[in-house]
This record gives sequence, C-alpha cells and structure tokens, in this order.
Amino acid sequence: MASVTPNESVAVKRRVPTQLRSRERVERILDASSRIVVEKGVDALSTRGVSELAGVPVASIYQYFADKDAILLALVERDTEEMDEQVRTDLGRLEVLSVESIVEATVRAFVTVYHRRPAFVEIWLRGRTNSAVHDYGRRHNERTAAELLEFTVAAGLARPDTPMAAALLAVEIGDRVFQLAFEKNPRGDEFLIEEGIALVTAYLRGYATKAGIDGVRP
Amino acid sequence: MASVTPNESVAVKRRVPTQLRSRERVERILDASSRIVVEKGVDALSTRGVSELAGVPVASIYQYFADKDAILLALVERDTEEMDEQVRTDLGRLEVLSVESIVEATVRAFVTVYHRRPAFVEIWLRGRTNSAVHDYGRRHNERTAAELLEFTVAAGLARPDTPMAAALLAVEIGDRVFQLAFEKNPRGDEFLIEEGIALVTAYLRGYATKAGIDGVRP
Amino acid sequence: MASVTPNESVAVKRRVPTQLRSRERVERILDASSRIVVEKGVDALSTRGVSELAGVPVASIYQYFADKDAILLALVERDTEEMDEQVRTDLGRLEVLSVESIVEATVRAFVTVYHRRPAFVEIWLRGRTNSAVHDYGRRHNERTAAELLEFTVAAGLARPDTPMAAALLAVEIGDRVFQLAFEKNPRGDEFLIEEGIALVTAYLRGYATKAGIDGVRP
Amino acid sequence: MASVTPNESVAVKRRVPTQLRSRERVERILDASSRIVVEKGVDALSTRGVSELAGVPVASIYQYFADKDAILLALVERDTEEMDEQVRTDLGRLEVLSVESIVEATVRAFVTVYHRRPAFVEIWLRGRTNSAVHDYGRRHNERTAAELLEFTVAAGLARPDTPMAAALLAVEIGDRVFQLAFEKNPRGDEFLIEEGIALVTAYLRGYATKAGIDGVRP
DNA sequence: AATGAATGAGGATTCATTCAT
DNA sequence: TATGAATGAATCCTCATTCAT
Repeated sequence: MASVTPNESVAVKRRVPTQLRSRERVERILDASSRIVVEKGVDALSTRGVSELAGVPVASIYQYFADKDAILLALVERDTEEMDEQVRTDLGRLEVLSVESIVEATVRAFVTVYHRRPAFVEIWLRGRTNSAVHDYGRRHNERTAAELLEFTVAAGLARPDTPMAAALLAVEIGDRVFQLAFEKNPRGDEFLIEEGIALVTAYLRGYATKAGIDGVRP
Repeated sequence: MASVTPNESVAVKRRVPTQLRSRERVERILDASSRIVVEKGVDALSTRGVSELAGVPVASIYQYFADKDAILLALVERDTEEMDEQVRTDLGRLEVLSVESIVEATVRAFVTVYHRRPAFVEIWLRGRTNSAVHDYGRRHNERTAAELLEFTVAAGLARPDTPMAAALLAVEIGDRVFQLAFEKNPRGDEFLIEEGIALVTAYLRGYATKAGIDGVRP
Repeated sequence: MASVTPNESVAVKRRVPTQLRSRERVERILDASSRIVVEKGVDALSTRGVSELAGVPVASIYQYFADKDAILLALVERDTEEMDEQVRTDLGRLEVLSVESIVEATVRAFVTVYHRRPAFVEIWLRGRTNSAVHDYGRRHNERTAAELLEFTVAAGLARPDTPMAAALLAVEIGDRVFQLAFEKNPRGDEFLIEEGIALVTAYLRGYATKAGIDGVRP
Repeated sequence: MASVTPNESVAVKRRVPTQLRSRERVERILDASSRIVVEKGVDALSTRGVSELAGVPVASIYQYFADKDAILLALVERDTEEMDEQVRTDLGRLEVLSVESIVEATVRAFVTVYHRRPAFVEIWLRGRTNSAVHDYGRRHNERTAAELLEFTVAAGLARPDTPMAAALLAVEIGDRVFQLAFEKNPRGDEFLIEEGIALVTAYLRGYATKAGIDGVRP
C-alpha cells in the first residue's frame, strides 16, 4: 500500500505476504462454513465439508481453529460485532429517545444485519443447539440487555429499579420474534416485526419513566 | 424348562395378542428415548442407545418406527396430546373468561405438563433443531393459535378481524418465555413466567373486545 | 457332525449357519491381526489394517470387538490358554517331580507354544507396551506364579513359607529369558534357554525342601 | 524499540555464540521430552508437545534432531552416560572385588541413577517398544556385558572361557529385575532388588574363579 | 413379526515432517 | 540458522439403516 518499488512488488509474488495468505484462508474457511450453515443447517457443518468447499485441507483448518466449535464461534463473533456496531450507530442517530424509538431502532438494526448476513440468521436464529453458539448467544443477549438497561436508565428513560430480568426478557422476546419472522421469510415477515416492536414496547413501558414514554432529545 | 406340554407352549405364544405386545414395546421404546433425551439431550438419541435401554433389538425398532425422527415425533405427540388435554380441562374450569384469564390458564396448563414431563421440556424447549420436531412444533403452535383464536372470537372476547398472525405471535412468544424460564431452572423461573403472562396479555388486549378485557361468565 | 439329513444339509447352504459365519470372521480378524503384529509389531496394529487384511469392513470389526485393545486381548487369550494347557499337560507327564524338572518342563512347554504361535512371541514378548496386554501379562504371570507355588508347596517340594514375590520373580525372570532368547532367533536361542533354566532353578533351590532338590515320584 | 544503536543491535545478535544457543536449546528440548515421557509415557511424546513445553518451534526441533526417534535416543544417551559413569565410580571404590561385590555395586549404581532420573526409568524400563530405544538398550546391554566380562576376567575373577552370552544374560536378567522392581514402586521394590542381586550372583558363580568367589583386594 | 448381522459413510482430531522464506 | 505455515495420511470409532433368515 505504501511506497513499493517495482522490484519489491515482484518479490511479493514469491513471498506472498504470509500473513495476508493466512487471513485470506481464514476468510475462505469462514465463508465456506457460512454457506454450509445457511444451506444445510448448523448440524451439517463438518470439517470435511468445510475443507472441500473452502479448498483447504482439513488439517489446515486446525491451524486456524482449535476445533469445530471454534469455527462456529468465529462466525458468530464476526457477525455479532457487526450487529452491535449497527445498533450503536443507529441508536446514535436517533432524534428522539424513548422506549419506543429505542426498541424500534434496535430491532431495525438487527434486521439490517440479518439481511446482510444470511448465515447469521441460520446460526443465530436456528443453530443454537450447538452449545458453544448457544452459550455465546445467551451471553450476548445478557450483555445487550445490560447495556440497553444501563443506557436507558442513564438517559432517564427507564426506572432505576427496573429488574435486569425484565430487560433480558425483552431482548429474548425480541430474539424470538426474529426467529419467527425469519422462519419462512428470509427477508423477515414485516407484520411480525412490527408487532414484535409493539409488543416489546408495550411490555417495557411498564418500566419506563414519563420521559421514556413521551420521549426526549438526546 | 419346567413341565410344559407342547400345546400350552404353543398356546402361550398365541396368548399374548400381538398388538398388545407391540403397544407395550412401543411404550418401552418411547420411555427409553424419553430418558435419554432428558438425560443427555436430543442429539444424544441414538438407535443403539434406545435399543439397549429399552431392551429391544435395534432392528426391531424399525418395526414400529420408520426412522429415528419418527421416534422423536412420537415422543412429542404423546406429550403434546397430554398438553392439549390439560389446556382444554383448565380452560373449561375457568369461572371468568377474559383475555387475561385465558392466557394465564393456558400458560399454567403448560407449566403443569412441563413439570410432569421433563422429557417434553428437553425436546420441546431445547431440541427443536431436529427438523422433524421443529416442524411439528411449528404446526402445533399454529393449531393452538387457531383454536384459541376461534374460541375467543366465538366467545366474543376477541375481535373477529384479529389476524391469525397475531394469535400465532402470542403463542410463539409464550413458547419463548417458556424456553427462557426453563433454561436454567427445571421448575421454570416464576418471575419470567409471570412477566410472560403479563406481556402476552398486554399484547393481546390490542385485539380484544370490551368483554375480552372486562371478562364474562362462560 | 451329528445326524444330519440331506435336506437339512442343503438348507444349510442357504442359511449359512450364522453363528458359524461369525466365528469364521472372528478368526479371520484375529488371524489378520496376528499377522500384522508379527510382521510390524503391536503398535502397527490398526483397525484399518486389520480390516483390509481380513477382508472385513472396519465397522464389522466392532461387531465382534469392543475396541482395538479387545482384539489384542483376544489374541493373547487365545494363545495364553493354549500355553497354560501345554504346561499342565507337560507337568502331568513328569516322572520325577523336583524344582529342576518342573522349571524345565514349564520352560519347555512355553517354548513349544512359542514355536507354534509366532504372533504370541510378538505380542507377549515384545508388545507389552500396550497397557491392556501389559496388564493381562502381569496378571497371567501372577496367576502362573501362584499356581506353581501352590502346586510345589502341596507336593512338598517348596517350603511353605516361600514368599509369593519369589515365585513371581522366578516367573518374570523366565519371561525375560524368553524375551532375550527370542529376540533375534525366532526359534529361541538354545543356550540362553538352557542357562535360563539353570538360573531359575538355582534361584528357586533357595526355597526348596530336600524333596524339592532330590526329586520325588508324583 | 528502546534506544539501541544499530551497532549494538547487531552486536547483540552476534554476542551469544550460536553454538551455545544451540546447546541450550537442545537441552531444553531434551528436558521437555524428559518431562513428557515421565508424566505421560513414551507414546505420548509428540513433536508438538515437546515444542510447546520447550518453547521451541516445532520446525526448529528438526534443526537439532533428525526425527522423533533421535530425541528419544539422545535422551537415553544422556542418562546412559551418567549411568555408566556411576557404575565406574562405584566399582572403583570397592574395597573387595568379588562376583558378589561387583554385582551388588553395579545394581546399586543403577538404582542410584534411577532414583535421580525418573525419565530414565520410564524410557529404559517401560518405553522399549520404540525400536530406536529398544535397539540402543540392547546394544548398551551388550557393551555393559562385554566391559564387565573383560574387567572381571582381567581381574582374575571370572574364568577366561566364560561365554559372552552368559555375561549378557546376567545383564539382561538384571535389567528385568529392575523392570519388575520399578513396575509399581517408583523407588524400586527392595525385596526384588535384593533377590535379583542374589539371583544374578548365584548364576555368575558358575563362571567364577576361586578368587571371584572369595574376593580379592583391588 | 422379529432380529442378528452387516456395513457404507462419515465423524473429529492428531501427527511427523517438509518447505518457502 | 530459524520458523510459520502447510498438509497427506492416519487414527479410532459411531451411526442409521438394511437384509437375509
């Protein structure tokens, strides 16, 4: 990228910046895994299958991943990060902060990422039997709930005594709405998503302050 | 080995009506499967394992079940029937019919059966990766939603134009509340169950008639 | 073998007495294993190798043997039994009972079987790293020592207070003499065998009664 | 990263004499291998395991050792040398030279080293399936036997016509006594060791001169 | 109807070694 | 000299299902 003399450039062809090669291969493994998961489900993910689809020897997979679960986990992490980022961004853009606007923005952020990452839908919404993924999902939901709770309490939207379990329930319910909405429709059933927003909002209003219900400027 | 006349010997063979023997063996297979599922999870269900625990040769299992999924399905059906029966009974006993009382009674009926049938919890709430179970679950939820909708509309509690999807969403949300509530606590987390009832009730009120909100005598 | 009518005989062809087929296959598996062990050593024994050589699918091996160790063990047991039988027979034929004649007869019985079973030499004398075989060997040596001790004490050849550990040491030493004698020479180095007999006899004389040294009629 | 002049940087690289670095790394590799062998047995020795424990890249191991067997061999050589040294020293200190005193001193020297080097016990007494180790062991026993024979004949303790095979047998028997004595007891079973000394001594007396039996001043 | 026996296909993971840099 | 990366070949074992009897 920086100043590279032609000579070096030629050299590069022979040296094939090892680290780049690695990263590339990891990506190929993840992409292959992703495709398999999307097309056949989490249970159908096998090292051999990944190896064939990625064009990478089985043994080499173990150079980058400790075991099969690690692949799944990496897949989830990759998308999860993007997801969190999207939520943060979208929440940051809100012009009015209220329980409703926050729920809606969050849900929409999720939907955006689900659209962009079909594998995520498969793993996240359907593949959580795998205990690694399951645990990760549970922990992520807990983290999400905690962050949202903290955020809304700090912003004066949620009552300070709101139980963590309520926040978690809301997140989990949202999760299930997604599961349902993406069940048959890969784009997500719009009616269900809207109802889900309404449902969660209605539930959380029970823990909202007046500001949380009326809305405030950020 | 003892003194048995040939005739008796033959008679004995005929004595036990084949169909009865079959039914008994099917039960043993289901019971064994049930135990395995409860103790080790759906993925650990194997024909060999069932065979050993049930004391029935592997090959014989295929006399009664087309394949492994069929066992799981039969297991679910058995419990599901009991579940529906419980719901019907409990709803029949209600002294006041309202969205709230119906939701509560239904949820409580489910909890009752979950307590009685730990295998059901395992399969129903955790084992739905298996696509046979998953599909059955989805279909059962649809049936349940349809029946509840029909019932409440007929009773004048729900608005006639209530979309089927709303009823289904309510049922599915309830489902997830159970998943969550039984996640760590085998008796079901009471807070979550109560919040779930509140949550679903709040949501369904949006589709209720005045009677549905105020309550009526059955 | 017993009275078989021609008709039955024909039937046999179609039914291929299942049990016979099984036994035959087990033998083939054991023979194949035996060959591999003899030719390449215990560590080279692999399920795949056995499968190929025996012409039996890998999966089928597991029908007869719980795991790889079980094969080795079966191999050892098969030969071990023969070994014990040979010792018993040869001891029974002795015209004079003395420490010397017993040691000699026992050693010679072992040599006889080693000659007949080359695989046994490999497993027994070289392959005892495998812990299953090792343990079996250790236990067998203990049993052998105990039996010989009991026998000689009962016959008034060994002093009643002879410690078990001495008998075991003698057996183990004999074992090592065999290891050494068969190390390079597949027929067993005669000098070493003779010296071994002398050596063990000399050692055991320390625990012998007068009769044990002079010899008695059985 | 800190203030280092180019010259120093180069100097540092040169400062540590490559050969020293090598020797140090070889030691670390051997120490790591030793630990693995002691703790998990010879079969558990893997290049990766050694690499991790020694903090030396797998590939680098191949700079110092041709292959895995070479590591084992080096390990054995290292301890073997110490063993021989100990024997030489202890024999040199004897005040009376006789078959008995020599056997005893030799055995005790071995025991001393076994106590000091648990890895040696593991490899030498248990790990001789590995053919490299096995062969080395055999050769070492032969060398030991030859040296002892030469020494005792020269000292007039053993008859000049004593066959080499007898000396070797004695050494091998001693070897097995050790195997047996250290089998369960990591300190070596004292009864077995004593009996072993008696046993070997008794055997070798058959080849001793009068001086060898009565003893002489060195 | 019942079943012992058989098996193809596939599972994850490990390992010693090589090679390009 | 040193090494990160790569991999072919093997490892043992499990499983759902079929079929001859």
